[in-house]
Amino acid sequence: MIPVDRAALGRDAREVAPYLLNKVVGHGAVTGRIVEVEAYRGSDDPGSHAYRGPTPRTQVMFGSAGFAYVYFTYGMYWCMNVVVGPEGTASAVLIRALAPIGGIDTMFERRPKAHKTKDLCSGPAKLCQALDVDGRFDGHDLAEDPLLLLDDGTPPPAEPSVSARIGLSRGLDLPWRWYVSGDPNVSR
DNA sequence: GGTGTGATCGTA
DNA sequence: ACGATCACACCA
Repeated sequence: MIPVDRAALGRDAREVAPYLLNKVVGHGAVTGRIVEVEAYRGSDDPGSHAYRGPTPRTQVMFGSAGFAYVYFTYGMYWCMNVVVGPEGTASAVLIRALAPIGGIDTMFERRPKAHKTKDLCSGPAKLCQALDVDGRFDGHDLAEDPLLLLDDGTPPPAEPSVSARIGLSRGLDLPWRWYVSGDPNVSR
């Protein structure tokens, strides 16, 4: 298990997003495999938080690839992105679902409303609860403990499923969501 | 199985 | 005012 190659993360978000399928996210011993992602770009993507230029909230998106952009939404939830692309393009990949691997008992403690394993990480805010990811990791280098983006040698799926992104009011025409076909942990 | 709605508050 | 969401109620 090694950190995901930083140079690979520096490519366009539409390449990096499907590349991140089957990579591993870990917070300490609590880990899961990425099974669903969405690509976001900056100035040309009306669905992106960065569309209208940098703000205090989005400043880490305008920084280097390989860092976490963690944002607060709907007054109660956190969601986690990997900053990708050439520096300054404000691109990111939203991690939308994980297949739980390690620390599943801890995930159930953090998500008491989950009844089955597939309820633990089948959504961007759910997986942040399960992994105890919140605003303290905004701007965190994902090659450093305790929150890591790892490559265990599993390749991305040869033919991931593709769809429009979820939960947006703008940018709905862009097919920038990728997921592992048939995985029970994929959201909704 | 599917659809509709309330919660809750930082951001712009 | 609205949101890169979730959980639960309700209907089928």
